[in-house]
Amino acid sequence: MPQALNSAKFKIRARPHTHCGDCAIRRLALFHGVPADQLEWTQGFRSAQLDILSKHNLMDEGETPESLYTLYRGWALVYKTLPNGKRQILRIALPGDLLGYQMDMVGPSDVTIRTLTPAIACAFPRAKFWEYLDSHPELMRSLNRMNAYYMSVCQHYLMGIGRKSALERVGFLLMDLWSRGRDLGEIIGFSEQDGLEFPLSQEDMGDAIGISSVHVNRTLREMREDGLIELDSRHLKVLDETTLSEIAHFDTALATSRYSIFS
Amino acid sequence: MPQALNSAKFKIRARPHTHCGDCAIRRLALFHGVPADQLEWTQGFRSAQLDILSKHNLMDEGETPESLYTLYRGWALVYKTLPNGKRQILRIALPGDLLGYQMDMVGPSDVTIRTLTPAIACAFPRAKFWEYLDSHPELMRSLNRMNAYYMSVCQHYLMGIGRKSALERVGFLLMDLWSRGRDLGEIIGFSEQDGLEFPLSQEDMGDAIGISSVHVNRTLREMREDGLIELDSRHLKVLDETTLSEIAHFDTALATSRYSIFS
DNA sequence: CGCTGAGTTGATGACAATCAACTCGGGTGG
DNA sequence: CCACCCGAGTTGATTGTCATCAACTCAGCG
Repeated sequence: MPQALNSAKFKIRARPHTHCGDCAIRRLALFHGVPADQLEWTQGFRSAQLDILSKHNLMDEGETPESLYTLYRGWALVYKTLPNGKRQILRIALPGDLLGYQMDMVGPSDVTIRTLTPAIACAFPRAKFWEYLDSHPELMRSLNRMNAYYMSVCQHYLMGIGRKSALERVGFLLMDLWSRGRDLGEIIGFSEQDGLEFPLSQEDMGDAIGISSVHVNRTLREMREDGLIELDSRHLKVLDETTLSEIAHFDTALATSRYSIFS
Repeated sequence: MPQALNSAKFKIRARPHTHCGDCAIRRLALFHGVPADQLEWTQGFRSAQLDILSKHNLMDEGETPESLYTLYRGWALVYKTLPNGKRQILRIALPGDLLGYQMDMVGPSDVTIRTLTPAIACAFPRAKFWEYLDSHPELMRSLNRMNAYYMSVCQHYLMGIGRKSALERVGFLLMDLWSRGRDLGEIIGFSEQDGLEFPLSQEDMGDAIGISSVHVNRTLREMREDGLIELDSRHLKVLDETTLSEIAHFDTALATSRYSIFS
Protein backbone atom coordinates (compact mmCIF):
# COMPACT_ATOMS: atom_id res chain seq x y z
CA MET A 1 0.00 0.00 0.00
CA PRO A 2 2.67 2.56 0.83
CA GLN A 3 4.37 1.51 -2.37
CA ALA A 4 1.38 2.59 -4.42
CA LEU A 5 1.77 6.08 -3.03
CA ASN A 6 5.49 6.09 -3.38
CA SER A 7 5.36 7.56 -6.86
CA ALA A 8 7.86 9.92 -8.40
CA LYS A 9 5.06 12.40 -8.87
CA PHE A 10 4.35 12.77 -5.18
CA LYS A 11 7.84 12.20 -3.88
CA ILE A 12 6.35 10.27 -1.04
CA ARG A 13 8.40 7.67 0.74
CA ALA A 14 7.12 4.96 3.03
CA ARG A 15 8.55 5.07 6.49
CA PRO A 16 8.11 3.03 9.63
CA HIS A 17 4.81 3.70 11.31
CA THR A 18 4.65 5.39 14.63
CA HIS A 19 1.90 4.07 16.84
CA CYS A 20 -1.37 5.93 17.21
CA GLY A 21 -1.21 5.04 20.90
CA ASP A 22 1.99 7.06 21.22
CA CYS A 23 0.86 9.93 19.03
CA ALA A 24 2.09 13.20 20.44
CA ILE A 25 -0.49 15.24 18.58
CA ARG A 26 -3.51 13.05 19.14
CA ARG A 27 -4.90 15.68 21.51
CA LEU A 28 -5.04 18.03 18.56
CA ALA A 29 -6.26 15.74 15.87
CA LEU A 30 -9.46 14.19 14.79
CA PHE A 31 -8.75 10.97 16.60
CA HIS A 32 -8.56 12.69 19.93
CA GLY A 33 -11.92 11.26 20.82
CA VAL A 34 -10.98 7.67 20.25
CA PRO A 35 -10.53 5.77 23.52
CA ALA A 36 -7.01 4.47 24.00
CA ASP A 37 -8.13 0.88 23.84
CA GLN A 38 -9.59 1.40 20.38
CA LEU A 39 -6.57 3.00 18.83
CA GLU A 40 -5.68 -0.28 17.22
CA TRP A 41 -8.72 0.31 15.08
CA THR A 42 -7.57 3.79 14.15
CA GLN A 43 -4.19 2.39 13.35
CA GLY A 44 -5.89 -0.19 11.15
CA PHE A 45 -7.86 2.52 9.40
CA ARG A 46 -4.71 4.42 8.71
CA SER A 47 -3.39 3.16 5.43
CA ALA A 48 0.07 4.67 5.58
CA GLN A 49 2.27 7.17 7.26
CA LEU A 50 4.20 9.21 4.75
CA ASP A 51 7.29 11.31 4.59
CA ILE A 52 6.88 14.13 2.14
CA LEU A 53 9.70 16.27 0.89
CA SER A 54 9.53 20.02 1.20
CA LYS A 55 7.77 21.86 -1.65
CA HIS A 56 5.89 18.85 -2.93
CA ASN A 57 2.20 18.45 -3.57
CA LEU A 58 0.26 16.07 -1.41
CA MET A 59 -2.82 16.70 -3.52
CA ASP A 60 -3.60 18.59 -6.74
CA GLU A 61 -6.68 20.62 -7.57
CA GLY A 62 -8.74 18.65 -10.05
CA GLU A 63 -7.09 15.30 -9.42
CA THR A 64 -8.68 12.57 -7.40
CA PRO A 65 -6.70 11.42 -4.38
CA GLU A 66 -7.20 8.11 -2.64
CA SER A 67 -6.67 9.36 0.85
CA LEU A 68 -7.21 12.15 3.23
CA TYR A 69 -4.57 13.03 5.78
CA THR A 70 -3.76 14.23 9.20
CA LEU A 71 -0.67 16.35 9.11
CA TYR A 72 1.69 14.93 11.72
CA ARG A 73 4.74 17.13 11.25
CA GLY A 74 5.63 20.17 9.19
CA TRP A 75 3.83 22.97 7.36
CA ALA A 76 1.52 22.75 4.37
CA LEU A 77 -0.43 25.22 2.25
CA VAL A 78 -3.94 24.63 0.98
CA TYR A 79 -4.72 26.77 -2.04
CA LYS A 80 -6.64 27.32 -5.24
CA THR A 81 -5.30 28.69 -8.50
CA LEU A 82 -7.10 30.92 -11.00
CA PRO A 83 -6.76 30.35 -14.77
CA ASN A 84 -4.55 33.43 -14.96
CA GLY A 85 -2.16 31.84 -12.49
CA LYS A 86 -3.07 33.87 -9.44
CA ARG A 87 -3.14 31.85 -6.29
CA GLN A 88 -5.19 32.18 -3.14
CA ILE A 89 -4.02 30.34 -0.06
CA LEU A 90 -7.07 29.14 1.82
CA ARG A 91 -5.45 27.63 4.85
CA ILE A 92 -2.05 27.18 6.38
CA ALA A 93 -1.89 23.72 7.88
CA LEU A 94 0.16 22.78 10.93
CA PRO A 95 0.47 19.47 12.79
CA GLY A 96 -2.86 18.07 13.85
CA ASP A 97 -4.74 19.58 10.93
CA LEU A 98 -6.98 17.50 8.74
CA LEU A 99 -6.21 17.71 5.03
CA GLY A 100 -8.32 16.68 2.09
CA TYR A 101 -11.72 16.62 3.71
CA GLN A 102 -14.37 18.11 1.43
CA MET A 103 -17.99 17.69 0.52
CA ASP A 104 -17.38 15.35 -2.34
CA MET A 105 -15.25 12.57 -0.95
CA VAL A 106 -15.37 10.63 -4.20
CA GLY A 107 -14.54 13.15 -6.89
CA PRO A 108 -11.52 15.36 -7.51
CA SER A 109 -9.93 17.58 -4.94
CA ASP A 110 -11.11 21.20 -4.69
CA VAL A 111 -7.67 22.38 -3.73
CA THR A 112 -3.97 21.87 -4.02
CA ILE A 113 -2.08 20.89 -0.89
CA ARG A 114 1.64 21.55 -0.87
CA THR A 115 4.28 21.16 1.78
CA LEU A 116 6.43 24.09 2.82
CA THR A 117 8.82 21.96 4.83
CA PRO A 118 9.60 18.29 5.05
CA ALA A 119 6.44 16.81 6.48
CA ILE A 120 4.86 13.66 7.77
CA ALA A 121 1.24 12.81 7.09
CA CYS A 122 -0.98 9.98 8.25
CA ALA A 123 -3.10 8.75 5.37
CA PHE A 124 -6.61 7.38 5.68
CA PRO A 125 -8.47 5.89 2.74
CA ARG A 126 -11.30 8.02 1.44
CA ALA A 127 -13.25 4.90 0.58
CA LYS A 128 -13.55 3.84 4.20
CA PHE A 129 -13.93 7.31 5.66
CA TRP A 130 -17.68 7.47 6.15
CA GLU A 131 -17.82 3.85 7.11
CA TYR A 132 -15.27 4.43 9.82
CA LEU A 133 -16.99 7.54 11.07
CA ASP A 134 -20.37 5.91 11.12
CA SER A 135 -18.99 3.33 13.49
CA HIS A 136 -17.44 6.04 15.67
CA PRO A 137 -20.14 8.60 16.40
CA GLU A 138 -17.87 10.60 18.66
CA LEU A 139 -15.58 11.13 15.68
CA MET A 140 -18.46 12.31 13.57
CA ARG A 141 -19.12 14.92 16.19
CA SER A 142 -15.47 15.89 16.36
CA LEU A 143 -15.39 16.26 12.62
CA ASN A 144 -18.31 18.63 12.83
CA ARG A 145 -16.65 20.75 15.46
CA MET A 146 -13.36 20.71 13.63
CA ASN A 147 -14.97 21.88 10.43
CA ALA A 148 -16.86 24.55 12.28
CA TYR A 149 -13.52 25.75 13.60
CA TYR A 150 -11.95 25.78 10.14
CA MET A 151 -14.99 27.65 8.91
CA SER A 152 -14.56 30.23 11.60
CA VAL A 153 -10.93 30.75 10.65
CA CYS A 154 -11.87 31.03 6.99
CA GLN A 155 -14.44 33.66 7.89
CA HIS A 156 -11.89 35.66 9.84
CA TYR A 157 -9.63 35.68 6.81
CA LEU A 158 -12.55 36.59 4.57
CA MET A 159 -13.24 39.53 6.83
CA GLY A 160 -9.61 40.53 6.75
CA ILE A 161 -9.12 40.31 3.02
CA GLY A 162 -12.40 42.05 2.36
CA ARG A 163 -12.20 44.88 4.82
CA LYS A 164 -8.78 45.32 6.40
CA SER A 165 -5.71 47.30 5.33
CA ALA A 166 -2.46 45.60 4.39
CA LEU A 167 -0.98 46.35 7.81
CA GLU A 168 -3.94 44.82 9.59
CA ARG A 169 -3.89 41.75 7.39
CA VAL A 170 -0.21 41.04 7.79
CA GLY A 171 -0.60 41.52 11.52
CA PHE A 172 -3.47 39.09 11.61
CA LEU A 173 -1.59 36.46 9.68
CA LEU A 174 1.43 36.74 11.93
CA MET A 175 -0.63 36.63 15.11
CA ASP A 176 -2.57 33.64 13.88
CA LEU A 177 0.56 31.67 13.13
CA TRP A 178 2.38 32.92 16.20
CA SER A 179 -0.46 31.84 18.43
CA ARG A 180 -0.79 28.46 16.76
CA GLY A 181 2.95 28.05 16.95
CA ARG A 182 2.89 28.65 20.68
CA ASP A 183 0.17 26.04 21.11
CA LEU A 184 2.25 23.46 19.29
CA GLY A 185 5.54 24.39 20.91
CA GLU A 186 8.52 22.27 20.04
CA ILE A 187 6.47 20.13 17.67
CA ILE A 188 6.62 22.98 15.19
CA GLY A 189 9.82 24.68 16.35
CA PHE A 190 8.49 27.33 18.67
CA SER A 191 10.12 28.56 21.83
CA GLU A 192 9.61 31.71 23.84
CA GLN A 193 13.33 32.50 23.61
CA ASP A 194 13.96 31.84 19.98
CA GLY A 195 10.58 32.44 18.45
CA LEU A 196 9.12 30.42 15.63
CA GLU A 197 10.55 28.67 12.60
CA PHE A 198 8.60 30.39 9.86
CA PRO A 199 8.87 28.82 6.41
CA LEU A 200 6.47 31.13 4.57
CA SER A 201 7.99 33.31 1.89
CA GLN A 202 6.74 36.84 1.49
CA GLU A 203 4.97 35.70 -1.64
CA ASP A 204 3.22 32.98 0.32
CA MET A 205 2.14 35.53 2.87
CA GLY A 206 0.80 37.78 0.15
CA ASP A 207 -1.15 34.95 -1.42
CA ALA A 208 -2.68 34.13 1.95
CA ILE A 209 -3.95 37.64 2.62
CA GLY A 210 -4.55 39.00 -0.85
CA ILE A 211 -1.70 41.45 -1.32
CA SER A 212 1.44 41.45 -3.45
CA SER A 213 4.75 40.19 -2.15
CA VAL A 214 6.31 43.60 -2.66
CA HIS A 215 3.73 45.17 -0.45
CA VAL A 216 4.16 42.45 2.15
CA ASN A 217 7.81 43.37 2.20
CA ARG A 218 7.12 47.04 2.85
CA THR A 219 4.57 46.23 5.49
CA LEU A 220 6.99 43.94 7.32
CA ARG A 221 9.62 46.65 7.23
CA GLU A 222 7.19 49.03 8.82
CA MET A 223 6.44 46.51 11.55
CA ARG A 224 10.12 45.94 12.20
CA GLU A 225 10.74 49.66 12.41
CA ASP A 226 7.95 49.97 14.93
CA GLY A 227 9.52 47.26 17.03
CA LEU A 228 6.56 44.95 16.71
CA ILE A 229 8.28 41.96 15.20
CA GLU A 230 11.53 40.38 14.13
CA LEU A 231 11.35 38.37 10.94
CA ASP A 232 14.35 37.27 8.97
CA SER A 233 15.80 34.14 7.44
CA ARG A 234 12.54 32.34 7.96
CA HIS A 235 12.41 33.04 11.65
CA LEU A 236 9.65 34.98 13.37
CA LYS A 237 9.49 36.62 16.75
CA VAL A 238 6.56 38.77 17.79
CA LEU A 239 7.93 41.36 20.20
CA ASP A 240 4.74 43.18 21.09
CA GLU A 241 1.81 40.84 20.94
CA THR A 242 -0.61 43.27 22.54
CA THR A 243 -0.07 46.07 20.07
CA LEU A 244 0.08 43.74 17.11
CA SER A 245 -3.17 42.06 18.13
CA GLU A 246 -4.85 45.42 18.43
CA ILE A 247 -3.61 46.61 15.09
CA ALA A 248 -4.71 43.38 13.47
CA HIS A 249 -8.06 43.10 15.25
CA PHE A 250 -6.86 39.66 16.18
CA ASP A 251 -9.52 37.95 18.19
CA THR A 252 -7.99 35.90 20.96
CA ALA A 253 -11.23 33.96 21.15
CA LEU A 254 -10.18 32.38 17.87
CA ALA A 255 -7.01 31.18 19.52
CA THR A 256 -8.60 29.84 22.67
CA SER A 257 -11.35 28.12 20.73
CA ARG A 258 -8.77 25.79 19.26
CA TYR A 259 -8.38 24.20 22.65
CA SER A 260 -12.00 23.28 22.78
CA ILE A 261 -12.51 21.58 19.47
CA PHE A 262 -12.42 18.27 21.24
CA SER A 263 -14.70 19.01 24.14
CA MET B 1 -41.84 29.31 24.01
CA PRO B 2 -42.64 31.41 20.95
CA GLN B 3 -43.64 34.18 23.35
CA ALA B 4 -40.16 34.23 24.83
CA LEU B 5 -38.78 35.02 21.42
CA ASN B 6 -41.48 37.50 20.59
CA SER B 7 -39.52 40.38 22.01
CA ALA B 8 -39.55 43.94 20.76
CA LYS B 9 -35.83 43.63 20.16
CA PHE B 10 -36.14 40.90 17.59
CA LYS B 11 -39.46 41.89 16.12
CA ILE B 12 -40.33 38.27 15.93
CA ARG B 13 -43.93 37.19 15.90
CA ALA B 14 -45.26 33.73 16.59
CA ARG B 15 -47.25 32.25 13.77
CA PRO B 16 -49.07 29.01 13.18
CA HIS B 17 -46.72 26.16 12.54
CA THR B 18 -46.55 24.48 9.19
CA HIS B 19 -45.92 20.76 9.38
CA CYS B 20 -42.48 19.33 8.79
CA GLY B 21 -44.18 16.55 6.87
CA ASP B 22 -45.43 19.09 4.33
CA CYS B 23 -42.24 21.10 4.20
CA ALA B 24 -41.60 22.28 0.64
CA ILE B 25 -37.91 22.85 1.27
CA ARG B 26 -37.14 19.73 3.25
CA ARG B 27 -35.23 18.39 0.27
CA LEU B 28 -32.84 21.31 0.70
CA ALA B 29 -32.56 21.43 4.43
CA LEU B 30 -30.78 19.59 7.14
CA PHE B 31 -33.79 17.42 7.89
CA HIS B 32 -33.85 16.00 4.44
CA GLY B 33 -32.44 12.77 5.75
CA VAL B 34 -35.13 12.18 8.32
CA PRO B 35 -37.54 9.45 7.27
CA ALA B 36 -41.09 10.68 6.83
CA ASP B 37 -42.36 8.63 9.73
CA GLN B 38 -39.95 10.30 12.11
CA LEU B 39 -40.81 13.85 11.20
CA GLU B 40 -42.98 14.12 14.25
CA TRP B 41 -39.78 13.99 16.18
CA THR B 42 -38.26 16.76 14.11
CA GLN B 43 -41.36 18.76 14.63
CA GLY B 44 -41.05 18.15 18.34
CA PHE B 45 -37.45 19.30 18.26
CA ARG B 46 -38.45 22.47 16.51
CA SER B 47 -39.26 24.96 19.21
CA ALA B 48 -40.96 27.59 17.07
CA GLN B 49 -41.57 28.80 13.59
CA LEU B 50 -41.08 32.52 13.35
CA ASP B 51 -42.07 35.39 11.13
CA ILE B 52 -39.35 37.99 10.99
CA LEU B 53 -39.81 41.45 9.58
CA SER B 54 -37.51 42.69 6.87
CA LYS B 55 -34.28 44.35 8.06
CA HIS B 56 -34.33 42.81 11.50
CA ASN B 57 -31.64 40.86 13.27
CA LEU B 58 -32.25 37.23 13.99
CA MET B 59 -28.96 37.07 15.87
CA ASP B 60 -26.34 39.58 16.99
CA GLU B 61 -22.59 39.13 17.06
CA GLY B 62 -21.52 38.75 20.67
CA GLU B 63 -24.94 37.92 22.04
CA THR B 64 -25.99 34.44 23.00
CA PRO B 65 -29.01 33.11 21.17
CA GLU B 66 -31.14 30.23 22.39
CA SER B 67 -31.78 28.70 19.01
CA LEU B 68 -30.38 27.93 15.66
CA TYR B 69 -32.54 28.16 12.58
CA THR B 70 -33.38 26.82 9.22
CA LEU B 71 -34.40 29.65 6.93
CA TYR B 72 -37.76 28.70 5.48
CA ARG B 73 -38.57 31.78 3.41
CA GLY B 74 -36.82 35.00 2.47
CA TRP B 75 -33.26 36.33 2.34
CA ALA B 76 -30.82 36.88 5.19
CA LEU B 77 -27.27 38.18 5.51
CA VAL B 78 -24.65 36.68 7.78
CA TYR B 79 -21.92 39.15 8.61
CA LYS B 80 -19.23 40.39 10.96
CA THR B 81 -18.49 43.99 11.86
CA LEU B 82 -15.09 45.53 12.57
CA PRO B 83 -14.60 48.03 15.43
CA ASN B 84 -14.35 50.80 12.82
CA GLY B 85 -17.79 49.92 11.54
CA LYS B 86 -16.76 48.15 8.36
CA ARG B 87 -18.84 45.12 7.60
CA GLN B 88 -18.01 41.90 5.83
CA ILE B 89 -20.86 39.75 4.64
CA LEU B 90 -19.85 36.12 5.06
CA ARG B 91 -22.83 34.41 3.56
CA ILE B 92 -26.08 35.23 1.85
CA ALA B 93 -28.71 32.85 3.13
CA LEU B 94 -31.67 31.61 1.11
CA PRO B 95 -34.43 29.14 2.00
CA GLY B 96 -33.10 25.83 3.22
CA ASP B 97 -29.94 27.32 4.71
CA LEU B 98 -28.90 26.59 8.24
CA LEU B 99 -28.29 29.66 10.38
CA GLY B 100 -26.49 29.94 13.67
CA TYR B 101 -24.44 26.77 13.61
CA GLN B 102 -20.94 27.35 14.92
CA MET B 103 -18.24 25.58 16.86
CA ASP B 104 -19.27 26.93 20.20
CA MET B 105 -22.94 26.11 20.53
CA VAL B 106 -23.09 27.42 24.09
CA GLY B 107 -21.40 30.81 23.93
CA PRO B 108 -22.14 33.99 22.02
CA SER B 109 -22.73 34.11 18.30
CA ASP B 110 -19.76 34.76 16.01
CA VAL B 111 -21.87 36.67 13.57
CA THR B 112 -24.87 38.90 13.04
CA ILE B 113 -27.74 37.50 11.04
CA ARG B 114 -30.13 40.01 9.51
CA THR B 115 -33.09 39.63 7.22
CA LEU B 116 -33.21 41.45 3.90
CA THR B 117 -36.85 40.62 3.31
CA PRO B 118 -39.72 39.40 5.41
CA ALA B 119 -38.65 35.90 6.37
CA ILE B 120 -39.75 32.75 8.08
CA ALA B 121 -37.38 30.68 10.16
CA CYS B 122 -37.76 27.37 11.95
CA ALA B 123 -36.09 27.53 15.35
CA PHE B 124 -34.39 24.63 17.08
CA PRO B 125 -33.07 24.88 20.62
CA ARG B 126 -29.31 24.94 20.88
CA ALA B 127 -29.49 23.07 24.14
CA LYS B 128 -30.93 19.98 22.50
CA PHE B 129 -28.97 20.20 19.27
CA TRP B 130 -26.21 17.68 19.92
CA GLU B 131 -28.58 15.44 21.79
CA TYR B 132 -30.90 15.37 18.83
CA LEU B 133 -28.11 14.80 16.35
CA ASP B 134 -26.58 12.03 18.44
CA SER B 135 -29.85 10.19 18.17
CA HIS B 136 -29.97 10.77 14.40
CA PRO B 137 -26.64 9.71 12.94
CA GLU B 138 -27.78 10.38 9.38
CA LEU B 139 -28.32 14.01 10.38
CA MET B 140 -24.84 14.21 11.83
CA ARG B 141 -23.53 13.13 8.47
CA SER B 142 -25.73 15.62 6.64
CA LEU B 143 -24.49 18.36 8.91
CA ASN B 144 -20.94 17.46 8.00
CA ARG B 145 -21.66 17.56 4.31
CA MET B 146 -23.62 20.77 4.61
CA ASN B 147 -20.79 22.48 6.44
CA ALA B 148 -18.32 21.20 3.92
CA TYR B 149 -20.48 22.82 1.25
CA TYR B 150 -20.64 26.12 3.12
CA MET B 151 -16.89 25.91 3.56
CA SER B 152 -16.42 25.43 -0.14
CA VAL B 153 -18.55 28.49 -0.89
CA CYS B 154 -16.63 30.51 1.66
CA GLN B 155 -13.39 29.46 0.01
CA HIS B 156 -14.64 30.52 -3.40
CA TYR B 157 -15.44 33.95 -2.01
CA LEU B 158 -12.09 34.09 -0.26
CA MET B 159 -10.43 33.37 -3.58
CA GLY B 160 -12.51 36.05 -5.24
CA ILE B 161 -11.94 38.78 -2.71
CA GLY B 162 -8.26 37.99 -2.48
CA ARG B 163 -7.40 37.62 -6.13
CA LYS B 164 -10.13 38.81 -8.49
CA SER B 165 -10.93 42.22 -9.96
CA ALA B 166 -14.09 44.12 -9.13
CA LEU B 167 -15.71 43.01 -12.37
CA GLU B 168 -14.95 39.37 -11.69
CA ARG B 169 -16.20 39.59 -8.15
CA VAL B 170 -19.49 41.23 -9.00
CA GLY B 171 -19.98 38.68 -11.75
CA PHE B 172 -19.34 35.85 -9.35
CA LEU B 173 -21.76 37.19 -6.80
CA LEU B 174 -24.49 37.61 -9.38
CA MET B 175 -23.93 34.16 -10.88
CA ASP B 176 -23.93 32.55 -7.45
CA LEU B 177 -27.23 34.12 -6.52
CA TRP B 178 -28.72 33.66 -9.96
CA SER B 179 -27.89 29.98 -9.91
CA ARG B 180 -29.20 29.47 -6.40
CA GLY B 181 -32.30 31.44 -7.33
CA ARG B 182 -32.95 29.12 -10.24
CA ASP B 183 -32.62 26.09 -7.97
CA LEU B 184 -35.20 27.49 -5.60
CA GLY B 185 -37.56 28.77 -8.27
CA GLU B 186 -40.81 30.24 -7.10
CA ILE B 187 -39.89 29.72 -3.45
CA ILE B 188 -37.57 32.70 -3.76
CA GLY B 189 -39.26 34.56 -6.61
CA PHE B 190 -37.35 33.31 -9.60
CA SER B 191 -38.73 32.67 -13.06
CA GLU B 192 -37.01 32.33 -16.41
CA GLN B 193 -39.25 35.06 -17.84
CA ASP B 194 -39.09 37.62 -15.12
CA GLY B 195 -35.74 36.88 -13.52
CA LEU B 196 -35.06 37.04 -9.82
CA GLU B 197 -36.32 39.22 -7.01
CA PHE B 198 -33.05 40.63 -5.74
CA PRO B 199 -33.22 42.47 -2.42
CA LEU B 200 -29.51 43.25 -2.04
CA SER B 201 -28.57 46.92 -2.14
CA GLN B 202 -25.40 47.92 -3.90
CA GLU B 203 -23.87 48.49 -0.49
CA ASP B 204 -24.77 44.95 0.52
CA MET B 205 -23.16 43.67 -2.62
CA GLY B 206 -20.03 45.64 -1.91
CA ASP B 207 -19.84 44.34 1.63
CA ALA B 208 -20.15 40.79 0.33
CA ILE B 209 -17.27 41.05 -2.12
CA GLY B 210 -15.00 43.62 -0.52
CA ILE B 211 -15.53 46.69 -2.67
CA SER B 212 -17.26 50.02 -2.13
CA SER B 213 -20.86 50.59 -3.10
CA VAL B 214 -19.80 53.32 -5.50
CA HIS B 215 -17.57 50.93 -7.32
CA VAL B 216 -20.29 48.28 -7.39
CA ASN B 217 -22.44 50.85 -9.10
CA ARG B 218 -19.90 51.55 -11.82
CA THR B 219 -19.25 47.86 -12.32
CA LEU B 220 -22.95 47.13 -12.71
CA ARG B 221 -23.26 49.92 -15.23
CA GLU B 222 -20.47 48.38 -17.22
CA MET B 223 -22.21 45.01 -17.17
CA ARG B 224 -25.48 46.57 -18.28
CA GLU B 225 -23.75 48.37 -21.11
CA ASP B 226 -22.20 45.11 -22.22
CA GLY B 227 -25.62 43.49 -22.29
CA LEU B 228 -24.71 40.95 -19.63
CA ILE B 229 -27.38 41.73 -17.08
CA GLU B 230 -30.42 43.74 -16.23
CA LEU B 231 -30.61 44.94 -12.67
CA ASP B 232 -32.93 47.61 -11.44
CA SER B 233 -35.47 48.22 -8.73
CA ARG B 234 -34.27 45.12 -6.92
CA HIS B 235 -34.82 42.84 -9.84
CA LEU B 236 -32.08 40.82 -11.54
CA LYS B 237 -31.93 39.14 -14.88
CA VAL B 238 -28.76 37.58 -16.20
CA LEU B 239 -28.89 37.88 -19.98
CA ASP B 240 -25.67 36.12 -20.90
CA GLU B 241 -24.86 33.46 -18.37
CA THR B 242 -22.05 31.96 -20.39
CA THR B 243 -20.07 35.14 -20.77
CA LEU B 244 -20.74 36.25 -17.23
CA SER B 245 -19.62 32.88 -15.86
CA GLU B 246 -16.43 33.09 -17.84
CA ILE B 247 -15.68 36.61 -16.74
CA ALA B 248 -16.34 35.68 -13.14
CA HIS B 249 -14.53 32.33 -13.20
CA PHE B 250 -17.76 30.96 -11.85
CA ASP B 251 -17.40 27.27 -11.28
CA THR B 252 -20.57 25.45 -12.21
CA ALA B 253 -19.40 22.54 -10.09
CA LEU B 254 -20.17 24.72 -7.11
CA ALA B 255 -23.73 25.02 -8.31
CA THR B 256 -24.26 21.35 -9.08
CA SER B 257 -22.70 20.28 -5.81
CA ARG B 258 -25.59 21.87 -3.97
CA TYR B 259 -27.83 19.14 -5.29
CA SER B 260 -25.72 16.47 -3.72
CA ILE B 261 -25.41 17.70 -0.18
CA PHE B 262 -27.96 15.11 0.85
CA SER B 263 -26.68 12.07 -0.91
C1' DC C 1 -44.25 68.54 0.81
C1' DG C 2 -40.22 67.73 2.78
C1' DC C 3 -37.70 63.73 4.36
C1' DT C 4 -35.03 59.67 3.73
C1' DG C 5 -32.47 56.06 1.65
C1' DA C 6 -30.66 54.29 -2.49
C1' DG C 7 -28.72 55.02 -6.76
C1' DT C 8 -25.80 57.72 -9.87
C1' DT C 9 -21.99 60.44 -11.44
C1' DG C 10 -17.80 63.30 -11.22
C1' DA C 11 -13.51 64.72 -8.95
C1' DT C 12 -9.74 63.64 -6.21
C1' DG C 13 -6.46 61.00 -3.83
C1' DA C 14 -4.69 56.89 -1.38
C1' DC C 15 -3.20 52.48 -1.20
C1' DA C 16 -1.38 48.87 -3.28
C1' DA C 17 0.01 46.54 -7.92
C1' DT C 18 3.33 46.42 -11.16
C1' DC C 19 7.73 47.10 -13.27
C1' DA C 20 12.45 47.26 -12.75
C1' DA C 21 16.95 47.09 -10.74
C1' DC C 22 19.86 45.52 -7.45
C1' DT C 23 21.64 42.65 -3.34
C1' DC C 24 22.50 38.62 -1.04
C1' DG C 25 23.14 33.75 0.19
C1' DG C 26 23.07 29.07 -1.01
C1' DG C 27 23.54 25.60 -4.16
C1' DT C 28 25.56 23.46 -8.22
C1' DG C 29 28.44 22.28 -11.77
C1' DG C 30 32.61 23.18 -14.19
C1' DC D 1 37.37 26.27 -5.34
C1' DC D 2 35.32 29.51 -7.89
C1' DA D 3 31.93 31.19 -11.15
C1' DC D 4 27.54 31.08 -12.10
C1' DC D 5 22.84 30.85 -11.35
C1' DC D 6 18.65 31.12 -9.02
C1' DG D 7 15.25 32.35 -5.77
C1' DA D 8 14.05 35.47 -2.34
C1' DG D 9 14.28 39.81 -0.43
C1' DT D 10 14.67 44.83 -0.86
C1' DT D 11 13.93 49.37 -2.65
C1' DG D 12 12.57 53.05 -5.90
C1' DA D 13 9.57 54.73 -9.60
C1' DT D 14 5.39 54.63 -11.85
C1' DT D 15 0.76 53.21 -12.78
C1' DG D 16 -3.84 51.93 -11.85
C1' DT D 17 -7.68 50.34 -9.42
C1' DC D 18 -10.62 51.45 -6.30
C1' DA D 19 -11.96 54.32 -1.93
C1' DT D 20 -13.60 58.45 -0.56
C1' DC D 21 -15.96 62.75 -0.78
C1' DA D 22 -19.46 65.38 -2.61
C1' DA D 23 -23.38 66.74 -5.20
C1' DC D 24 -27.40 65.58 -7.30
C1' DT D 25 -31.63 62.71 -8.79
C1' DC D 26 -35.40 60.06 -7.83
C1' DA D 27 -39.00 57.22 -5.72
C1' DG D 28 -41.47 56.10 -1.74
C1' DC D 29 -43.56 57.66 2.32
C1' DG D 30 -45.32 59.86 6.47
